[in-house]
Amino acid sequence: MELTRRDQILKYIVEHFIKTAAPVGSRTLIDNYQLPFSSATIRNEMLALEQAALLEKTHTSSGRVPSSKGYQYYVDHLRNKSVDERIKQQLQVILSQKAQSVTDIIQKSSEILANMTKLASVVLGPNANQEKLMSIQVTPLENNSATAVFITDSGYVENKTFVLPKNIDKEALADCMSLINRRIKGTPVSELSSKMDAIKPILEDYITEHDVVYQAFTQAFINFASERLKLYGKDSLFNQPEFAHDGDKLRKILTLLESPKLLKGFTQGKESMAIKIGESEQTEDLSILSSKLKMPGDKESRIALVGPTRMDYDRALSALEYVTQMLEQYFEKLTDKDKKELTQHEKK
Amino acid sequence: MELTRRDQILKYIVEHFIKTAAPVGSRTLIDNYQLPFSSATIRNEMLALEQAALLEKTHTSSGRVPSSKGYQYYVDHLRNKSVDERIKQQLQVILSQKAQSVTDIIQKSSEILANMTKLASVVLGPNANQEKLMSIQVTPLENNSATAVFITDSGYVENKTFVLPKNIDKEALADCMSLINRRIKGTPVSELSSKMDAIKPILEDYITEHDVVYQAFTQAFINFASERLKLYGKDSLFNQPEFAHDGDKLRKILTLLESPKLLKGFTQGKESMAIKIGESEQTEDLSILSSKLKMPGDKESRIALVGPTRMDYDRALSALEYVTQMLEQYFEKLTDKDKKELTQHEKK
DNA sequence: TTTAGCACTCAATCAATATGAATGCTAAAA
DNA sequence: TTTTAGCATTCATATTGATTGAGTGCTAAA
Repeated sequence: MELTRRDQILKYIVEHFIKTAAPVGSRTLIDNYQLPFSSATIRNEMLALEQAALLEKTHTSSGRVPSSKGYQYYVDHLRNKSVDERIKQQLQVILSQKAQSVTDIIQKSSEILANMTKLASVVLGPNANQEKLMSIQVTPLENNSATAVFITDSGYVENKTFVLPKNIDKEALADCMSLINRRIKGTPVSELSSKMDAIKPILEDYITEHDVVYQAFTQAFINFASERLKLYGKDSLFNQPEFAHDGDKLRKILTLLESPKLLKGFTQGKESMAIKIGESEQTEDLSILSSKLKMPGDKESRIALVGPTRMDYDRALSALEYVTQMLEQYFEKLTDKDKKELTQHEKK
Repeated sequence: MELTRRDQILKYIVEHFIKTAAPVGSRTLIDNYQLPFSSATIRNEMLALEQAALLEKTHTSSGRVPSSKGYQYYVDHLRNKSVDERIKQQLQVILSQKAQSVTDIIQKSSEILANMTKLASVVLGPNANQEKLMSIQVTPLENNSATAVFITDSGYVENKTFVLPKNIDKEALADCMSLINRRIKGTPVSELSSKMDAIKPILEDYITEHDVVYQAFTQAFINFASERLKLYGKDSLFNQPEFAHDGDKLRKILTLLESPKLLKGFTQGKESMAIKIGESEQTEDLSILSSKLKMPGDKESRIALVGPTRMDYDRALSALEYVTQMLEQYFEKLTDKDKKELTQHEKK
């Protein structure tokens, strides 16, 4: 489908601005893209685009800059959809390796995304209510202490070291733990805190100074419930020209990236692809692309790319879409195969 | 002991510069500290100090700024040694809580340090060759995978999730693990990789597709050997005036803080307190104070404070010294008590 | 040894001016 | 009706020169 002249011009402006980070004027456009119109015509179109709030001027006689709405329009209607071959290749390499855990695969993919887009990449683990506790183990250490290790069904590990009550009976401890394990195995992580009521009496039965263990567990469960997110490629943001000279902006974005809660809020969304372009006060000049990712076991996580509003949306979105799509395909095949093996086994 | 006039003047200059971040002139000095000399006298002294390379000028007619050497001299001979009462109090609160693990205590102390000094605080875990492996556990998960959890004697936990070989015999796996456990329990973490030779035949005996497990272990051991360091108060550095407007400097320091290897290098030292003031190219304009910390079980770690060369050395050093000293005292009492209890137990 | 005094330096600030990249608008050409 | 040439206009940016003021170094007198 052919673009209207107006859209074509907007497209050029956005793409040129993304490359140069400098306001784009009518002349520049003609020079760079050999448009078959005069600069005056372009100016007329630009005026119209500005009136439609898709472009902005930094001052009366400056060139135009895309507005948030302009970027949005570009993303929705104008962008190219071409996936960098190198991303395809790199992802292929990752996915062809055998016996990797789901977390490993997601992590490596996220690193590729960060590298190839020069943006920060965020992985939000599955929701706390989607993950179930698989096992609790308490390992006594040498100097009167012990480490409790908690594992979820997706292989996430939380641990807490605490001082053991004096002269504790290690057998009693082990018995107690296997009892607790049987009791709360399979509990969603988000409900663990409330299950402490059920655990307490067991601890009281087996351990004299039970409150130490109780506290350690409570603490671990709180950590469990907090957001699990991983960040990659933070540093590539430093090199974006918009942040290089503006310490304040850099500080803003770093504060955002350091705060799991904020990030979580901005990356959330029901849509399979959520695109936020400089929307709130905290994300001024920032865009967040966040894609849903269906994981094995009916779990869901999100992969997000964070960068300046002036980012290469074409590249970033295409890459993100491609990667999540490929991962979901991979995961589906994985579970299909599992099921088949399972039924084959049953037949025997 | 009385300071010489020259030292006194240097002291004032350093302290004034630390407060204001602006070059200090002879006039300013007189006005702020009611010195019983004329500005000309001060100027003469300043000239001498400059010739001794303790002070610098930013340009011909500017006030003076301490050089690295000047800071060093200040730290060595001139600084006050006063510990902020609030730090004492806060640390007291931490240390009075029962049943906390050593790691928790160090972590919390480090947070206090970062908060009170407005610097970044780094904790380097004990050396890989000081830590010994306590236990390996493999927990099968639901979807054909398993998580291996590795615990050291100081309660550090490493984990690795991998895909289980098909139709693996869980009993065999458990037997195999308990054998491996008996074999390598107590091995220093740094030697684990080389112990893989000893583990391999055991795996081969029990598990058909052993290479998956083998790889997971190897990977975990590599992670084990890498530096374990924790960072606190990164963000307070953003608010330092020297970094606010200079994006480049900010980038530099952040890159340093993101790179464990670099940080490790700069915080190391044989001395119980290592002070590096803007020494290398990578740490230009940065100072690193790093203090040795003896932990229970003959282990050693370091706590370091990182910030701009223009930092409040008095405050930072005093705080760091105080905290490490108190922690070591606390740990000593802890192990003493343990020993006593142990012998009492034996008497019975 | 200290200080008063003075010439000198130089960053920082400000106003005046020039430059040029861009605009909007109008009237003529297509 | 659409496009374009042409022109006045706007405004950030750069340049210049003058002014200010904080600071220095040096010298001669106290």
